[in-house]
Amino acid sequence: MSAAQDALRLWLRLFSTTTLVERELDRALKREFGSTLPRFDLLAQLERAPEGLRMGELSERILTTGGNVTWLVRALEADKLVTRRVSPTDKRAAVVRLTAAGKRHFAAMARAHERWIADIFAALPAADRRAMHARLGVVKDRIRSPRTTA
Amino acid sequence: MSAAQDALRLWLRLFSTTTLVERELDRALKREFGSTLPRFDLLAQLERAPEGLRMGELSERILTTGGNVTWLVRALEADKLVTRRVSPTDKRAAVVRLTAAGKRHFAAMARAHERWIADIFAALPAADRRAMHARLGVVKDRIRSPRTTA
DNA sequence: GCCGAATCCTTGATATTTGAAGTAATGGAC
DNA sequence: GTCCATTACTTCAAATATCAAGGATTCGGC
Repeated sequence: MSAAQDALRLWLRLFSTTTLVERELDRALKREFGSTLPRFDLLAQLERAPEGLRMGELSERILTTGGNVTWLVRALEADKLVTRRVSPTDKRAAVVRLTAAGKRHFAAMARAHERWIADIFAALPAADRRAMHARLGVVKDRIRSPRTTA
Repeated sequence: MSAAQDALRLWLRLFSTTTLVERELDRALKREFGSTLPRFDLLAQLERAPEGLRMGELSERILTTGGNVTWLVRALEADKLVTRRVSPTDKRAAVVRLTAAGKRHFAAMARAHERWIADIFAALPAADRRAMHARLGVVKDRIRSPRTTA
């Protein structure tokens, strides 16, 4: 098995495993909370940023395009889970924050979400989880930085 | 750090790393071949099945819904990369195969794809790649089989 | 052979995502 | 201050995805 094929197999498994978990979470969020994974992810970012985040920051953090963030935020705003206001220091920018209802909604989802994840990854011993976390970090850095195709 | 938080961190990294690789591949496929990752994945399945695959089989393998497969196959058919014909043994079923042009197109993409993947995962030593592959297998099996929420 | 349930796909309505193009505001060089 | 390149965001069309409902066919029992 060449290194290239080896890498390919790893990627295929990484991709399929992640997709399976993603679908599972998305379905569970829909079923239990009428939400979705992308919405949850966006709320999770806001939860960690009490001062709020700008659209561009959200877009970077949840790894999606600006157009998509506009769309998502509009939907969450309609549900009264977030507010959007023009930044006082930069009139081009919009600052998004969780509302009180948004915080409550997210907290409830986060508890369930954490349980689901813990349940799935309980399949791995703690040492393996940490090893995998570290190795994925290496791969992630590799993608972020430009490469030379040997 | 509790096991639950530990699992959460692993999942977040798994998700973001996979998403980054996915976007990178999708963009590269677009740029170099005017294709996309979903199309590539579908063609890859057909490549491995000289006898062709039924819509339902494709749907399972690329982890997407039946409606989406109908849509994708129609697009690829319009590009003359695949053919669809009624199964001789089951008139409900449609068998999809690569055309000669489809094989050539896929082969060209596959070479580049393999290079990109090899390049990204070269960041990890071979032993780590194999370890990760094995561990992901454990997680994947866990999702496939129903769990009890402890 | 016939019937009802299950299977295989497609359809149509929506939902989500992307990418490119457009608008408004900022900031640095003059 | 004024101009131009840059930045922040939105918009729109197209691509991709889901879900539920419907049509055709098959299959297992009778």
